[in-house]
Amino acid sequence: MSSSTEPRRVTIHDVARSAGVSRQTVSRALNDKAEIDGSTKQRVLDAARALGYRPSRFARGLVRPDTTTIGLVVPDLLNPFFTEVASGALEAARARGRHVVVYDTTDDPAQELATLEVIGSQVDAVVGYFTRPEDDLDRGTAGIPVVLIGREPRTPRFSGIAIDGEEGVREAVAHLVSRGHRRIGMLDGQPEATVRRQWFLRAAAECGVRVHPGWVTAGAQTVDGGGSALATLLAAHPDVTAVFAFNDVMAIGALREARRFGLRVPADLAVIGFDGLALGTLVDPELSSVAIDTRALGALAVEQVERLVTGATPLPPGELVVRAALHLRESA
Amino acid sequence: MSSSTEPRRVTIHDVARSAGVSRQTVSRALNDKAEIDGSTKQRVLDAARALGYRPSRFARGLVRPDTTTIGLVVPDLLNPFFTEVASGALEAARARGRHVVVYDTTDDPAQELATLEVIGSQVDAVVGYFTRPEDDLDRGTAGIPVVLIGREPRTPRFSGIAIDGEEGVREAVAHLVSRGHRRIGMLDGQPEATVRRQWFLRAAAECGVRVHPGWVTAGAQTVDGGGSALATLLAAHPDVTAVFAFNDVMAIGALREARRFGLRVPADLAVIGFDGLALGTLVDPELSSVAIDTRALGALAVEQVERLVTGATPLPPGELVVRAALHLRESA
DNA sequence: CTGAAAGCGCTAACAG
DNA sequence: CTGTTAGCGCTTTCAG
Repeated sequence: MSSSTEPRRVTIHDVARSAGVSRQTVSRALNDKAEIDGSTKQRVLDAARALGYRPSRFARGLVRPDTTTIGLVVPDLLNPFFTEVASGALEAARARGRHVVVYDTTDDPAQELATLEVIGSQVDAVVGYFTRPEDDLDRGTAGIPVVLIGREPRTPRFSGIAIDGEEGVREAVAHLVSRGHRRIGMLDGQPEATVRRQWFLRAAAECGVRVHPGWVTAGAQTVDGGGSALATLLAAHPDVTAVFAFNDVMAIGALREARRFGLRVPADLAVIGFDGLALGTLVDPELSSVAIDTRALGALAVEQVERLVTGATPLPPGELVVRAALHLRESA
Repeated sequence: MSSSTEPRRVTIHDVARSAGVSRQTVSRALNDKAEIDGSTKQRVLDAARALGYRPSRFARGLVRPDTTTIGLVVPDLLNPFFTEVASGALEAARARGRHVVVYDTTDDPAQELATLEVIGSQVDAVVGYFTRPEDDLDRGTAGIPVVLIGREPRTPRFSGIAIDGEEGVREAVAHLVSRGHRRIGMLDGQPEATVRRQWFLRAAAECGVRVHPGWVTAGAQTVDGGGSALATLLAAHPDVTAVFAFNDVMAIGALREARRFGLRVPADLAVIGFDGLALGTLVDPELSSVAIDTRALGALAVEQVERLVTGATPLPPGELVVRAALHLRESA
C-alpha cells in the first residue's frame, strides 16, 4: 500500500519523448550547452518543467564523478567547541563547493563505531574528531582520506590537525603569576593526564611556581564536570587562588561553582579556560581563556582533506597546527 | 600536472579479474548474498582489499535508489538556537538512516538564494529555516519536499513546523504580574512587529496590564541587539521593571546590559527570554524563558519530510506544532 | 553455486 | 544544430 503511489521516476527519456527530441538534446538544453537552437531548448525546458523532471544525482555522478562529499564527524554538536569547529569546516567546504554530511556520534564510542561502519560507503573523505584507536578508524574508512582534528595520528595513514597550546598556556600561567598568584590549580579533563596538563605543569615550573599534586583535579569535560572538579579541589585546598581549566566549558562550570562557594571571580579566585569560545563572552565575569581559532581548526581540516582528495601535495604536519594565545577578559 | 597521479578507479571488474570470477560473484560476496561458496567469497574479499576497492556510491545509487539525502538549511550554525534544532534534526535523520547535508546560509539572503540554486540537485528533500519568499524557495526546490521550520507556509506546496508560544508567553506575563510587575516592556526582534510581540501584547491585555507603546523596542536578533534594545528602552523609560525578550540570545544581551546599568536581575529588572536554550543555564542569573523543545522542532521537521519523501500520509498542520511553556529559573 | 545479459539515467563522443 | 552509439559501475534477472 505504502508504495501504491510510487511515482516512477521521470527520466530524461520521458522529457525527450514529450518534447519530440532525442535524449541528447534534452541533456544539452538542461546543461546550457551552446550547440542548441533557442526554441528547441525552450521547448525542452518547458516539457521538463511540465513533467516535473529532476536529473538523477546518481546517473550524473556516475558519468561526471567530480562530486566529492566530505563526512564531518563530531562527538556532540551541542558542545559549543564542536559547533565552532563544524561551522568553520562547513564554510571552508562551501567555498570549495563540497557537500558536507554531518555525523554526530553523541559522545558515545559505540555510536562512533557505528558511524565508522557506514561512513566509508557514504562519503569520499572524512574529517572529524574521533576517540577510537586508529585500527578502528582505518577499518571503516579504508581507501579514503581521513583528517583527524585535535589528535596526532600515530601513522601516516592519517593526517591530523594539532592544537599547540603550549605557548598560550605559558602566557596564562605567567599572567597569573604576575598578578601575584602562587597557588594555582588545574581542572583537568577526563580521561586524565592530558597534554594540556603537561603544558600547565611545565609552564608553572618555568614560572617558578610549585604545583602541589593535589591542586590538580579532574572532571568530565562538561559544565558540571568543571563544577565538581573545582568543588573537589576547593574542599581539599581552599587556599588555591587561581585555576586553569582544561577547556572553557569546564571553566564556566567552575565559574558557577565558585559563585556557590561565595567566591568572587577574579578577586577571590581567578579562572582561565582553554579554547576561547564565543560563549565565554556571555558569562559574567567574561571568561579569560587560552584561545585557539576553532573555526580555523575546522577549515584547516577541510583544506587538508581537499588536497588529499584531489591529489594535490598535502600540507606537511608542521602546517597542520593551530596555536593558542591568551585572551584576557574578566575572569583573570 | 595536478592529476598526473589520477588513480583510475578500481572497479568491480578489476576485482573480478583479480579473483578469477565474474563481476556478479564479486557483487554477491560484497553484499553478503547467500548463494556463494565460502572460499570463493573469501578470495573475492581478499582481492578487493588488496586492490583497495571501494564500491561507487553513484553506480550503486543508480541501481538501488533508496538513498534519500536530506538537506538541512540553517541561517547560522553558531546561533545556539539553530545548533539545537540541527542537533535534533540530525538525530532524527540518523534514526531513519538518512544522510544530512548541512548548509549554513550565514544569515545572508544572497547566500540563502545561492543555496537554493544548487540544493535541488544535491538532495532529495529539504528541511530548514528560510527567510526568502516562497517563490524563491519553490524555484530551487521544484519537485522535492520542503519543510519550513518556524514559519507557516502560505501554500500547500510546503509544510511548516509552527511554534506556538501564545500560551507560554501568557504564563510568562502572568508570572511577572503575579510578582507585582506593572510596567513590563518587550525587546522585540527585527524585522519588527513579530508574532511574539502580538502574543505579548495580547497576554498583557488579558492580564490587565497596559503596555505603553514606548515600552516595546526592537533590536537585531543577537546578544548585542538585545543589549542595545534594552539600552534604548531604559533610556526612555527607566521605570520599566520587567522585560520579555524576543529570544534567549537577546535576553542574554539584556542581562549583560542591565549589569552595565547597575541594575540587579531580577531585583531591579526581571528578564524573561524565549526559546529555552541550554545556554540560559550558563549565565548568571540563570535565564527564565518561554521554552520550546528546540530539538523536537528539528526532529519533527525530519519526521514530516520523511513522510513526504516516502509517500506516507503526512502529518496534518495541527500536529506540526511545537508549543512553549514557561521555564522559571532565576532571572524572573 | 556461478556466469551471461540487460539496464538503471545520464553525458561524451562521434556522425550526420 | 541534432541524433546515434557507447559506456560510466553496479545489481538484478535468468540461465547454466
